Amino acid sequence: MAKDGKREGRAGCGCGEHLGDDLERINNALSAIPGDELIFSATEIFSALADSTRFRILSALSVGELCVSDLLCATDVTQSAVSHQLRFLRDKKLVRVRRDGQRALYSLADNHVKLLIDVALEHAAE
Amino acid sequence: MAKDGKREGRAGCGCGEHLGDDLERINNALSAIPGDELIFSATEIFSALADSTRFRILSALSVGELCVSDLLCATDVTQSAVSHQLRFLRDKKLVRVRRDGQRALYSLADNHVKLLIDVALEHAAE
DNA sequence: TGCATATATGAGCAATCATTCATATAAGGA
DNA sequence: TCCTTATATGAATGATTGCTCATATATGCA
Repeated sequence: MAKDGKREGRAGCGCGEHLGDDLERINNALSAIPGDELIFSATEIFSALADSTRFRILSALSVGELCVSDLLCATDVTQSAVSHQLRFLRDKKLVRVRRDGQRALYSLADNHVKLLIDVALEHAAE
Repeated sequence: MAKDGKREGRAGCGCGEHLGDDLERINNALSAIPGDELIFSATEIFSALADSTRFRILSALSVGELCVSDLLCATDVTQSAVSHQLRFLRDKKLVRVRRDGQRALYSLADNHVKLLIDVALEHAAE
């Protein structure tokens, strides 16, 4: 089976023995599943938002540019932990940094992040 | 410091010694951070979407109701793994099940999931 | 009842992760 | 140059996680 890209319906997978119009339903569902690279990117951004410390950081940054000390106030962990998470977010290109004297000023690099946060909060509010 | 609910700006946190209008900026950022329960719910749904197996399952279900064997085709792991992940998603109330003979038919329990997937894919497409 | 298909679950394990501690680098002011 | 504030990083660690294997339950059919 091709490890990259889309799968090709029943022909390509080793699943059970249901027949007939199951094939159509399955192919229909499979066509809704993105390719591996897209899945990787999507799950990556969800991972970034799946931790409460990073979620706080990204929520705070959704208002505007902040320095590390500011973000420290937004979390309940050490400065070291905040810096580690900021590096994580930087590596994933979700935040940007610029230097201003002693301060490192962080901001969101992607407007989708704020949108995702809003949708999730709507869900959380039931 | 209050462990639950919102923090109260500089007064409540042990961060550094910046002064003046930093206070306003910080309080502004803090007010954008949801309370702990909301953060928990939000990061929970992001966790669900942060794994490629679960992402495939949820993407496939976004088209319509599917049985476990169908979902097995949508992933590249064993039936056991799919069942475990479905239990995970059931516990988090993101999918529903109903029995139909031997089959267990799963469907999305929340329309926000599809929306989140779409936004993430838009992001992934740069 | 016996057998096949479909799904669920428990145990165990390797891998990943978020954190802290200690320390390093960077920049400004005396 | 020395000191202070601000930020970054490496190592170590406890906790979580996603998987497989083996097995259990459930439903339908002969």
